[in-house]
Amino acid sequence: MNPKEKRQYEARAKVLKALAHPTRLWIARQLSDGEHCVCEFVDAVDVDFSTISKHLTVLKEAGIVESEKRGKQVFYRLKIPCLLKFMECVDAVILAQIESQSEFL
Amino acid sequence: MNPKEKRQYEARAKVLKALAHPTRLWIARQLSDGEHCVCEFVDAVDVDFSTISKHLTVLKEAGIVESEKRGKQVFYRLKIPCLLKFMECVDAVILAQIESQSEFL
DNA sequence: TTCTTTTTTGGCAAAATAACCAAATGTTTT
DNA sequence: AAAACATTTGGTTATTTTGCCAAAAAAGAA
Repeated sequence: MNPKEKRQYEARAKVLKALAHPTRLWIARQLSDGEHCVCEFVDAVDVDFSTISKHLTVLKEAGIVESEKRGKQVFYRLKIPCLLKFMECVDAVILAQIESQSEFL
Repeated sequence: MNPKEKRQYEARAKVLKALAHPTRLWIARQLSDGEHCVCEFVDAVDVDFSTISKHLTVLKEAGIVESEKRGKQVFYRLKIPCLLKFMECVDAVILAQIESQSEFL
């Protein structure tokens, strides 16, 4: 792994890390149906609003979402159209894992 | 987020977490070209062999790779055919991020 | 202006992760 | 059987991540 390759994989890992959290992945999934304001996530998930805000910052810094303030609310939008396909791959891993485990029955 | 949904997103996050590390992602990418033995990774990456081994364990427990011992060597194979597509999505995020940054020039 | 609402920021403690070294395991070679 | 090789496991330490609380910011309403 040469230095350029290394930087490349570090950048990729950063994006994946941003999505590698249950709450953040859920948020991203919600956004794939269209924009939402922060308050909607706070209502739906049982964590402190400051925690939601920090998760959104992580997603934003990774380039996964973008935000826009309108009035007192902040709305977030997904920047990546490939998220659903992306998640299908993740689900395929989980399904394969379950299947290979049940082979032992 | 109900309990079932929560477990689902936790499972997905676990898979993503496994891939969200430069070295592990690189290993997975190498395996998409076919199986490799641990020693090949040890030679190519500048970290302790025990570190490589632990990374491989993480990938295995997440259901991303499988291993087979032949002689004194252990060979790893990718269990997911969608990895390359998956990485294309990650690269699209990075590219979009770079583009939106250069808008400010 | 003051109060209220919505979101972000700063600080802190607990938990998880990563990398190293040393030791153990399993396999082939001598 | 002993030595050599390839990999995993255990233990330790440093770093990162997570989530809460309190406080700050920004906007609108009273």
